[in-house]
Amino acid sequence: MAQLNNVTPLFKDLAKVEHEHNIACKECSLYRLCLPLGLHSNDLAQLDKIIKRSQSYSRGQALFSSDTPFKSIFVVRSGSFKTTVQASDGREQVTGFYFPGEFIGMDAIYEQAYKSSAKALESSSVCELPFEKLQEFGATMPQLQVQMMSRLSKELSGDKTLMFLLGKKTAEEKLATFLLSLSRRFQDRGFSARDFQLTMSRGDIANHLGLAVETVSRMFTRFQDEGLISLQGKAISLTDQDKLKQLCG
Amino acid sequence: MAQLNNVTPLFKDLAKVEHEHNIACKECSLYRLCLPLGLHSNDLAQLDKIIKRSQSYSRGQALFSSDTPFKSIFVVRSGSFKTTVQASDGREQVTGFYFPGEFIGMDAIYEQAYKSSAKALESSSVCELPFEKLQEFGATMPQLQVQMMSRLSKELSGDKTLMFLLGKKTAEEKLATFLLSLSRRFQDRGFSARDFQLTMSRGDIANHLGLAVETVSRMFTRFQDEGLISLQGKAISLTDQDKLKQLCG
DNA sequence: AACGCGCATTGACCTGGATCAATTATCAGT
DNA sequence: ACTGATAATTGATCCAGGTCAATGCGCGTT
Repeated sequence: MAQLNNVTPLFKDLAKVEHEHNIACKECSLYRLCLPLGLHSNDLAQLDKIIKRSQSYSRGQALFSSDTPFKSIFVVRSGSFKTTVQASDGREQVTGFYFPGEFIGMDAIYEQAYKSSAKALESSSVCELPFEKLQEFGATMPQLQVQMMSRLSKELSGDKTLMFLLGKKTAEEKLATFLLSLSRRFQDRGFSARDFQLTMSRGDIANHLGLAVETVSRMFTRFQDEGLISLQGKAISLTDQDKLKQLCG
Repeated sequence: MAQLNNVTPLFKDLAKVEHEHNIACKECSLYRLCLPLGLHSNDLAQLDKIIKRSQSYSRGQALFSSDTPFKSIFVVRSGSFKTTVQASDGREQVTGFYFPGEFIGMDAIYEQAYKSSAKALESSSVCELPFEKLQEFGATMPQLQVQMMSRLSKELSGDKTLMFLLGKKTAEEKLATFLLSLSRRFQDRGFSARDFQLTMSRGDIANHLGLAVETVSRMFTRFQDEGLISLQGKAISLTDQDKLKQLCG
């Protein structure tokens, strides 16, 4: 696991990465964040063969929805996605945002059916992992199973944190927490923790945090007035991360 | 998997089950709901050996908390538990209630540390599964890994549903949904879907649903006035399940 | 450059559920 | 059976954040 200490810039050239659809796992800039971490190189080569590296999805396009038959889980390769669950009356909840190296669709394993849907927030691409094959491989690659469980557990843990946020935090705390969560994830991917793009709409943010769009908008202007952030359109800059951290509770 | 079709009463004698701490998995009344489902009998025998069948926990006693070193995941054997996450300022969120056959502690796998804590709601007992051993066994029992992933995924899926509840539902919808969720789980365990005990306090319910105790109390009295439920203390009876279902949204 | 459209902001007002406060049950321990 | 502590109910009031409405902005299209 020496790679973990060997932190290098992940995206020397984002545009280049976006077009290298058929790059092998071991050459992939996301390797450090991704499923194959810890696999032996011959196992990795096998895994490589079953991964379908998809063409890109454009803004708003669905990766899957609740009526898509379950076959695969996905890893974001470039861009970003949102997942939602919806009730029969049309209400929907944005359950998460997903960035490169993050997994989508793991909640479908149990029922062997997607009960949520996933949409691209911008021009994005994914690696598709056929679940049945993944299961087969698991029998001979215990390390792969460990990685999968670890991923599942990580998401579970994140969901508990979100439940706390939804159930107990104020609008101010929710938004501060959200911004710092994005920041941390961008940083993990070799981007700036301070300046980044909000690829999702205000509406998506509000929905995800259990707030109204207007509240998010007002809170953004307040954070700006107080010098915590600077915002133009979708570009945000966290100008006072320490104070933001204090607001999280 | 013929067992799935062979539904028999699970708890002929609850008191008896509670005291049979060392009953083997294949004799256990929870077998149908539990991890070993689908394992070959010699694998099962092996698994049996590593399971620690604990003495019982009394009301309020902690199964683990965030400072307990992570070693095991747990399956409820009898009774019930709640799990909570808490912030440094003392606020806490009840993230779930757990009944016989349900797993506790899976969100700790990723960080190899419990970030939540679990407390018994009544006199209860668990089966303790040492995680390291479970990993070892996984290498030779792919079916066990499948079961584990399936469990993790199930909880993930439930969490998404809860996020919707917390983010989008009204107090009325929250409570109706909660009661029916309990009802369904009791039914799965061979108990009445109509009459059961609320082993958790009103405070726990309120906290879990992102409400104030007073709101839960008022809603309970309203549901009673409208003839949807009948409540005395912790004993509840869902007298109009259909109408409750309509209230869920 | 003018148009159209969805997204975002801002203001005014309203309300579901929180908070505060006061009883009243429940129940565990002696 | 008594008793103190804790949990639950009920009522009165308040407010964070939702809803409604109007306007403004950015951006892709022709």
